[in-house]
Amino acid sequence: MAKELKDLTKRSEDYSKWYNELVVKADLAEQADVRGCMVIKPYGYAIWEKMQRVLDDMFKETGVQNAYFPLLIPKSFLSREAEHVEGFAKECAVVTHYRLKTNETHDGVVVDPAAKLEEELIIRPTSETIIWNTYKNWINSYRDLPILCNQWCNVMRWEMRTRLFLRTSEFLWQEGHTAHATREEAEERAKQMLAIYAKFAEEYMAVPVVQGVKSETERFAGALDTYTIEAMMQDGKALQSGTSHFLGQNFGKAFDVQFLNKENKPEYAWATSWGVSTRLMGALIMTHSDDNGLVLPPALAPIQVVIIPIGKGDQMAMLDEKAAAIVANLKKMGISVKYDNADNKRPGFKFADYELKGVPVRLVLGARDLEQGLVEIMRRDTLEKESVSIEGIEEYIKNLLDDIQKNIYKKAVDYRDAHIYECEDYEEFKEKIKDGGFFLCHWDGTAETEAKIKEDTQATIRCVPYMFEQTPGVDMVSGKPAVARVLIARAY
RNA sequence: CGGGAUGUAGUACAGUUGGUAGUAUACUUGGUUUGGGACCAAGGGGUCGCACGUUCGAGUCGUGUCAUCCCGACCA
Repeated sequence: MAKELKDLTKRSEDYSKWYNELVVKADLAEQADVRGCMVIKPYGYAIWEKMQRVLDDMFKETGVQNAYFPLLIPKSFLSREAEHVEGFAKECAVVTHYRLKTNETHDGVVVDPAAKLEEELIIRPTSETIIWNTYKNWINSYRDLPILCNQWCNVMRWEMRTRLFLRTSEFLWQEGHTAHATREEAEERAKQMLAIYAKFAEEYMAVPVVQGVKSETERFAGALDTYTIEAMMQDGKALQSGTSHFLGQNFGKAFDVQFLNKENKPEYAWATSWGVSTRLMGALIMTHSDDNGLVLPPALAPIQVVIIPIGKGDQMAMLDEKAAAIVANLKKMGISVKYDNADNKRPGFKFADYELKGVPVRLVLGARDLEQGLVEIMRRDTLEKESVSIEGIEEYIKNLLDDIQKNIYKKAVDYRDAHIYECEDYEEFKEKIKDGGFFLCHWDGTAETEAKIKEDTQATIRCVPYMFEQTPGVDMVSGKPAVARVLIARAY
């Protein structure tokens, strides 16, 4: 299978095909029969579950609670906030009827025209509207605030073009929605959640990100400010991996959510929303994978260590026994381990298969090596093999897992930093961006400049980054003065 | 919505001037194997996207239709 994968690994030629093949071959997900939707397979879902668990804990540490709101949103809710409806109207799935009936020839079903809904329902593309409609009932006084809710759910956006994990019609995500008594508190929360996303991306996914603020045209529909983390994929393109929005009082006003403040004066509630989706898995795959398949960071790998025995029939019982001891010890240390002694697959197949699945560490228990008290250990990130003593192997593995986590992060940082350029000249920019990368350029802040760059190069302003020292300069397109540099890249 | 292409086995694809449907892989069974994706043998699986037409005869030709993919547009 991975032989076919290797044929596709001229990544610069067709990175997206390589990516799609990898996702399918590594048994993560597949295209569903329903157009644009995906099936997440058990192995892929295990990664998502682990991400969920970690993120959920991080949210809860900041006081966020989980809740759940309806899938279906009355159409009228969506039109309350003008910009919001404009942003999402084109990609909404609409429920118009509530019943089917058998057709005249009795060999199928048709929509029952008598069951037309008076008001159509929208399958949520995001839940701001229905949640703020609910918050109206929850909020009367400044004492009711803040409300810090998160929900894990699916959403539906009828995208024109889809790609597994990166942009599917239906996807899984978490969406946090908070309500605050003051502007400052809400802005603070929006930034705080972005920082959590960045921490998660870097410490767990080992994906370095650039944090920043979106330009007005790229901003979330209905937001005053959209904060974003942008990651660089191995082909130099940017992937927006998480966003946090400061929504001002837009939704408070649209849904009439007023409270009495300490001065006994009515005031509209301040809002934030923030989310990350299964797209993070796309980021994970596209950041680390190599020509042998996935490379998963130990912190998120469903299987951290795989043990494969090799021996003749009569040696297997002894190998099973040796392995059982190691498995027990590793489990005690909180390391997830799989012992694969299936005899219907040859070792070579297993090696290739677990590499394809990105298992960070592989241990080979060979009867031959074992006579000398040795085992072969391979790390997935570098594919380096080593023979080490079976004594203390558990501690060795633990350290190796930490090392792999650090190493793949460093590798990703190095790659990204080597592909960030400062650029002052538009002609040079147009030429260089063909090869991908992040470009830090001065921007005059106008939508015209932004549009011209997009038209000429397909690249967009990803964000105004926080993390770089900013100095004023001259916009390379218009020649007008510019306050700061922005991050420009082609994006997924 | 504009431009281009493709619909044939689970998947990926051949199929010549029209003559009863093929290859690879996957699957099943048996045997030999097992330190880097095994080999041999046998077997199962198809209303050739759908409809109509031309023809003695259509996977192949014609018309229509549906679906999918790619490039644009669109897209957090």
